[in-house]
Amino acid sequence: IVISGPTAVGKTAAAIQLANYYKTVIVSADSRQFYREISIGTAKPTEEELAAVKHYFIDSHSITEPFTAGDYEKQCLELLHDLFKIYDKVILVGGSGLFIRAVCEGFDEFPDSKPGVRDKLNKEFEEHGISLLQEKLKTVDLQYYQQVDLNNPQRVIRALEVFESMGIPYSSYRKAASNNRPFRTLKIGLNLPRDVLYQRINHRVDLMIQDGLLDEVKALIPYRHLNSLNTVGYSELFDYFEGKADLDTAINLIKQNTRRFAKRQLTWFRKDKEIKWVVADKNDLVNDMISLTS
RNA sequence: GGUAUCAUAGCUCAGUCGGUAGAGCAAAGGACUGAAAAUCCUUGUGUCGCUGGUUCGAUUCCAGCUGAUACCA
Repeated sequence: IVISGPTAVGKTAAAIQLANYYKTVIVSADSRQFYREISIGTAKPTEEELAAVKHYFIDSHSITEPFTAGDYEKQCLELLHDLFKIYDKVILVGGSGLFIRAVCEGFDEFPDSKPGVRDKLNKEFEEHGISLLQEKLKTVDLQYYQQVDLNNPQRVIRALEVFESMGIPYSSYRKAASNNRPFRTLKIGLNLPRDVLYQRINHRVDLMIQDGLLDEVKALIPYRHLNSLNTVGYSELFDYFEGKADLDTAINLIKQNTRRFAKRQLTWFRKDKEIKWVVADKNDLVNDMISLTS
């Protein structure tokens, strides 16, 4: 059972209710909550919630170890393999469309890229801009060149990274093959009217500040360059601690960036026609979810 | 109370020598196969304060009103 939806919609609580009903466990499909060093800003389940239902992929990794969506796919499938020996149903909750896709449909097989290649490409990008990389991609992988968003450095760099690691074009790995999974998935999407959702986001950011987000971020300043900390709620406060913005501005920016994030999540999930949508603040939400999943 | 300036998009403002208007930000929509809470693309939403006057035509010129700001009393 997959539970998805935008941030702050109430996925955590809903998942716990459903897990209790089915006497099963929860696997997180969140791209940040598995980092043990960041908790307040990622709105992890509380200690009580974690005690009530066994959660996986919470606090399971460190911000200092690289961990990609592909790694997540592999580790999560292994975990599910074991869990399905014990449980009939398992609940996968998260706001990351890519991570949920990684588990439900999977990625094509890509080779591990050579260390250092991406750093080299990032440096080239900084020094020469995107056009050089675009030209490189054109000569090396015309097919993907015609498909990609050429203005998006991350996409272009990834394709070049794969090519330069293996000498084989990125596009030749992209089969969009449907991977067979040894389980069936039922997808539930939680949603709320936009203005209600935005109010909840704003309110939750205030609560995070009350709960000590500032201290959490302050302690992470030495690690601020890590990709895992390029995260809403952290970047803005790093800027505050560096004196680039005052606290009020930083907090308002966190709210704004969180709202934009929620919007992007909705764009992703709306495309997935398997998702059955449920209004997240109904009293009998559990019953709705049960009737959709039993 | 008097004088001056201002009033245009959700916000900050530009502009029209009279032919019903456009930037930034905000917002909305979208893309996305190992950075994904990342990254990238697209889109102007308007009684031009109100009421009259001049004019073929007024957001633009004129008058009055309302409001804001500054200065003088």
